Amino acid sequence: MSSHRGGEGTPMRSDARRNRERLLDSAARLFAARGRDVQMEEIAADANVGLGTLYRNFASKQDLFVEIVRRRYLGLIDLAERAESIDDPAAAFRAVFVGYLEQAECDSAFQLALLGGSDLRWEGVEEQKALFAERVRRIIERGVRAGVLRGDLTFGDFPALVCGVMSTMYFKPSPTSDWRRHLDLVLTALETAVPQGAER
Amino acid sequence: MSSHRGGEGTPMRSDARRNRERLLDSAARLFAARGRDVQMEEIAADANVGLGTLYRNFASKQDLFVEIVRRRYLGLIDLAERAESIDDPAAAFRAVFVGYLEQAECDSAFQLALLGGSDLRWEGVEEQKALFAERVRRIIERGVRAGVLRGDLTFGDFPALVCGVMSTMYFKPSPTSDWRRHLDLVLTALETAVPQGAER
DNA sequence: ACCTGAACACCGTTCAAGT
DNA sequence: ACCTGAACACCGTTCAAGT
Repeated sequence: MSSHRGGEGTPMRSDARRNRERLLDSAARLFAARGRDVQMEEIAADANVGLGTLYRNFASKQDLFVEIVRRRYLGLIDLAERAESIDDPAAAFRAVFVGYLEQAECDSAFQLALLGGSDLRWEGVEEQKALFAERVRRIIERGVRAGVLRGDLTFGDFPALVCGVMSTMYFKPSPTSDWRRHLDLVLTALETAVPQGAER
Repeated sequence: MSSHRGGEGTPMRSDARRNRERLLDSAARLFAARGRDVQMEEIAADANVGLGTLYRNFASKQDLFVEIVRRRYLGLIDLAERAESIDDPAAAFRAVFVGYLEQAECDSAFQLALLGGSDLRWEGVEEQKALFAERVRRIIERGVRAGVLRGDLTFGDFPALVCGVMSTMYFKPSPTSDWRRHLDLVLTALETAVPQGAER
């Protein structure tokens, strides 16, 4: 949507591009560390640009947030690709599930975005989400066929399950690995044959 | 802490008490419906008092939040008591787990508080939390002894598990019952004997 | 074309003045 | 004692003026 993304149209002046990159780096770092209540002015100052430049690149704080999430999704797509190449179907599933959580571990902004606690709109991330979903869907279907995941598990369950475990890491006073215990419990459920008589 | 709680000291003037009650009712209703971004002025207006009265009763928006959560915990303690009186150990556990989630279902403020997304401090709710925890601990221990819950499950796991499922209901555009599917998956894990070779 | 920062708007919180 | 609402502070966002 924004004229800054992609290569279409007149290319940006090189100083403008540098400014944009610096803004994204500063914002990603500050949001990751302190969550959404970092001030726009602080981000601009950290990137050594004026407030107006920040707002020309990103129409609102929300939009800046979305762009950071979109970038992080590129990492998730990579992760899903690597997981898909693992031969053992159970290990492939674990790799994408655990890897997702590990990528979120140091980034409260990303956690917040995924938990949906902000009024984050997802326009602009749809494409990345779809690419990620496609790969994870194949991994889950393979696991189900191989009998290592419960028979009624679908990709539709994946986001909720990941968010569920992620809620354990969200904004703890100090980072812990409590979430790995939670993960262990949830994985047990997924790797268990569904009890007979389970409703659809 | 506040001179308003408990019966200690000079009792409040009856109009003052009425005002406090109305404020709590208005705030609970508005927060439940629209989450944390309801304005303090709107709450005061809804309760038919001035903004100053709101701030004399609750030193900050945060404190108002905490008091609402404290009240809701009274409902949870009731729930845990009723669940404890159920003879079947598996049914008792399900009752408290599902009941907790159902109480949270219509109240985004409560969900937010429990997910820890606010900088909510828990002073003032400790007592209620302890009463609730005591009962749930007994229910879980009974379930483990009876062999209907996985052998290494403890009360320490309970908050994370409930929050995990709750993350599925948090601030969806429209309320759904997607979370019941998530619940089903998690319950499967809890009611499964822990696989041999599980690390502590 | 792109940049800057002063100015505006909104909302949490305070406090001087009322009864 | 308790109440009120105007005033203040803070931060997201805009825009007139610069280069």
